[in-house]
Amino acid sequence: MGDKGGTPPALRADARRNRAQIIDAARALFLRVGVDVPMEEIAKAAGVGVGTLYRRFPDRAELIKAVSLDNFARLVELAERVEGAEPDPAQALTTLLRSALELRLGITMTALSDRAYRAIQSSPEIDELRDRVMAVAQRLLGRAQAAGTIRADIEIGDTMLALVLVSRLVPPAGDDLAEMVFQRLFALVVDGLRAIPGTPMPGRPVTYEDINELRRSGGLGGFGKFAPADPDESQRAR
Amino acid sequence: MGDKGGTPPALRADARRNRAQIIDAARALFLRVGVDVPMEEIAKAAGVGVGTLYRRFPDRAELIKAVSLDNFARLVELAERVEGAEPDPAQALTTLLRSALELRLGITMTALSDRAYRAIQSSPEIDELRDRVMAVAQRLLGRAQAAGTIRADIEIGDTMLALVLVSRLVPPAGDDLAEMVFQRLFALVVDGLRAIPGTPMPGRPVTYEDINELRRSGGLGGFGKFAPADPDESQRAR
Amino acid sequence: MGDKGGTPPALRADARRNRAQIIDAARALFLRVGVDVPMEEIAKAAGVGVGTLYRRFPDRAELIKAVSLDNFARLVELAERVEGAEPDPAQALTTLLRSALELRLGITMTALSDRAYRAIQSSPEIDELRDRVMAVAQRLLGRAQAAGTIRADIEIGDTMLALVLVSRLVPPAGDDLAEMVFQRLFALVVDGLRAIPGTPMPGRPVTYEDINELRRSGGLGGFGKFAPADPDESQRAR
Amino acid sequence: MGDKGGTPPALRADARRNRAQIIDAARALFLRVGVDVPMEEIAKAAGVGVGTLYRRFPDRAELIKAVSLDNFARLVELAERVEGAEPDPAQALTTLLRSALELRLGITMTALSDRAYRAIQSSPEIDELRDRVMAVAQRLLGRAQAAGTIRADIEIGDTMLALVLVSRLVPPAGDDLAEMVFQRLFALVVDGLRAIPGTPMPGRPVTYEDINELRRSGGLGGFGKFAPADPDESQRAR
DNA sequence: AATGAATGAGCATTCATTCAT
DNA sequence: GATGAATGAATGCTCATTCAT
Repeated sequence: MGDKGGTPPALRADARRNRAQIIDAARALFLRVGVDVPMEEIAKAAGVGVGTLYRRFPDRAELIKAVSLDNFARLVELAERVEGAEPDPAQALTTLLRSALELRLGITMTALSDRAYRAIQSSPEIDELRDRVMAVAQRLLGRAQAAGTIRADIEIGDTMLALVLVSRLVPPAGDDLAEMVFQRLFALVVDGLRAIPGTPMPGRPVTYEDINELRRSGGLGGFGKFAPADPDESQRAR
Repeated sequence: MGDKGGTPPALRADARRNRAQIIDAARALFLRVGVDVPMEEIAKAAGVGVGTLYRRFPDRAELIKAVSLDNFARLVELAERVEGAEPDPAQALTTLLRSALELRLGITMTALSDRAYRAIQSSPEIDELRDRVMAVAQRLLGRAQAAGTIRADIEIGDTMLALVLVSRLVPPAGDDLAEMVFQRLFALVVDGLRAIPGTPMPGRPVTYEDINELRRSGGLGGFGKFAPADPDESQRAR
Repeated sequence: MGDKGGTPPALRADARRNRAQIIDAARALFLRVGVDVPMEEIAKAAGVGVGTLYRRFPDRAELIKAVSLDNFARLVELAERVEGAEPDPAQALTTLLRSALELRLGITMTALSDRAYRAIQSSPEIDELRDRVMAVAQRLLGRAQAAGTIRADIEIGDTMLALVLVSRLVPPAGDDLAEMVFQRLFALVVDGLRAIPGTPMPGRPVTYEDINELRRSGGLGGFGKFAPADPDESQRAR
Repeated sequence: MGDKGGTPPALRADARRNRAQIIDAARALFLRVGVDVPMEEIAKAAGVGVGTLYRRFPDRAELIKAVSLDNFARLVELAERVEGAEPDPAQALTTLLRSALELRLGITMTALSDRAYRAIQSSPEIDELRDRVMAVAQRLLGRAQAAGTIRADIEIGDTMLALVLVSRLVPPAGDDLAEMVFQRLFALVVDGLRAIPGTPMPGRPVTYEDINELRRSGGLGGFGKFAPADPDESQRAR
């Protein structure tokens, strides 16, 4: 067989197609219904049987990972394209943030539910892609701060969390009022990022590393509900 | 005694105690685990049997309503107290927002899940309390705008949604890093509200009425997942 | 105290009133809803709390027994009155049967459900009253047969079962069509009893003793559903 | 192959087998225990898990419908066979009635419980089969009346209700006394149908349409308990 | 490899019965 | 003695996951 030993054993054409359809269906349904949407519903939306879904993704966590990976890949592509195209760093950052939201990736579910959070933990591939996106964002932020167009007392962690916040408001396509509301909130938060001089911020700038720390301690996992995690929570994880 | 009518025929002392314990347990678990926590878990946390829980609240929706009502009552109390105590309107508004969050009411779940949203719909008592809170906030906002300390191009709907956003970040007590992050994000959003001159905002100021409209059209219900509402969603409602 | 040692310790006036109200409510609801109607519903209909109901009747079986006893007492009264008043035996029997049905006692639930059946078993008081009703019926039947106005090839057991059958059709007051249908079926069955010469009947006349035998073997218990009792059924009895 | 359309997409062999087993088990248990038997018990009797049962029949009502449909199909087969084979109409009618009972279909639960009644309502397939059975019965009745072997003052509705009555007595196989009792009662009712001249019947002949009317108004639904229908009963329907 | 059937554990809810007030 | 609260077992139904076809 043409299998060159690689981890993913090179899918047959139809299998690859199925895989893609499943991911698309899952992304849409995760977004529309939630990460808890019945597997069968995802399978149906993808036009396959559950069996097929499970053959490709052994359990829900794997599916969530796959969707996330795909999402982050799109973000990487976006980030690098924006950085290359827009010379003004504040403008580039803003565009990056807005475009990231408009991709409707639920950026990228980490913030959305315990379940998604736990599923995504410990995926080096995802970590790698996220790092790449963050690197771009960090560069843009630094340049904008140097240029004096973004407030100096924040770090990329603050920025990113602001983004996660606003991501909750991304409306489904077609609702005009909700769309306007979203755009306004986005603008408002961007104004917060730009505020110079802003109100002196409490604490110290939040770094990417802080975010990872938060993630590790469960401090981010609970956004999907209200708030995170107590120890025995893990039992619920299945 | 103080019973000025009597549809709910005045609970026995122990029953009232249980009722309160259930609401407390539910509030905590809704916050920590989500509105979907198993009823049994709530009962256990309240130290009663499921039967007792169900006697008091015929179904989950009723329990959600009761918790919300209680939450809003606290908010009313807070709002009116703050308004009476702090003469500077911008300061009063900020304090109100921050304190509302620190009450950890999940302000107040409307934004959190379809289920909560649907449960709360059509509760005139809740509507009434919410209106009172909004009235205070609106007054404070207006005065602050008149005083030039809050940007003029927003309305109470914008403010409220900003609050809903940040409410997602309220951390469980005791996590210092998460607490700091939350405080910073709060400050950042407040700076957005204060930004004068801010970036010109798209659309038009979002009123309380707009929010109600959004709510009605399902445009707010879905924040708990990623995004709201397609027609057949309602089937899922039970 | 004034308790003369008798088994029923002489209830206080209000207690006696409660007892009567409960029995009335239970009779009505057993008839309208079924013997499985929630105890709480019975209590409410009787205007008492469940506690009171249970104090008077330790469990559902006792309540069923009490209702049955009351019903049979009414039947005894009826039977003896009719026998005394109507000289023509066939006419008297017919009147007895029809009146028994029109009392809407569900004559008297034995035939109605496993549960009722089991509850009533082994109640000597009920047995005694039933015996008295049967004695009257038997006398009337015998005289009518002697007079040649009821077919000779049946016995009181046949008659009684025919009655049980028709009792299923007793409609709620006020439904004219159902009432007519019931009266016709009753007439039809009476014509069957009168048929002379009828089709030769299979088997032999069914006596009261046969009925008791059937009851004992469970052969009557199942009328409430379709058919009776297999051994392990008893587990369901509670 | 024989699939001339395909809404039910042709079950796999094992699934078809399971489906049949479930229907058989349900028919038996509905008959023996009642339509309220725990679903789990049905599943166990069918040798499958509850899940399987529910996959095939989304809820109890669907299962009841399926059993009824199957039952009526058997009745149609019986009716048409009897009509074709027996030239004497009164004899044919009698045979049809007796055989229908001996099929032990609980003919066919409509008369048995509110729940069954409600489940069956609005099933055009069932209606159609029932109509076919009734058509045969009506023809036979008409011919027998023309031949003077069945009384002239009744209609098919009367006949059918008489049958429903007797159906309550169908005993479980193997109980000789109960079997004899049943046969006698059947004979007695048949004699009632044949009574010429019978006692003048009250009201007017009851047609099939009357029966449907009764059914519609709930006047038949309640036979399973004692008596039907008050308005708020419907709440109990679930 | 795809499919869809089967399984069973999980959770909501009801209600008989017991018990504190 | 009356009341209505508390309990928990029973049952309907859903859905993740496994497995036969």
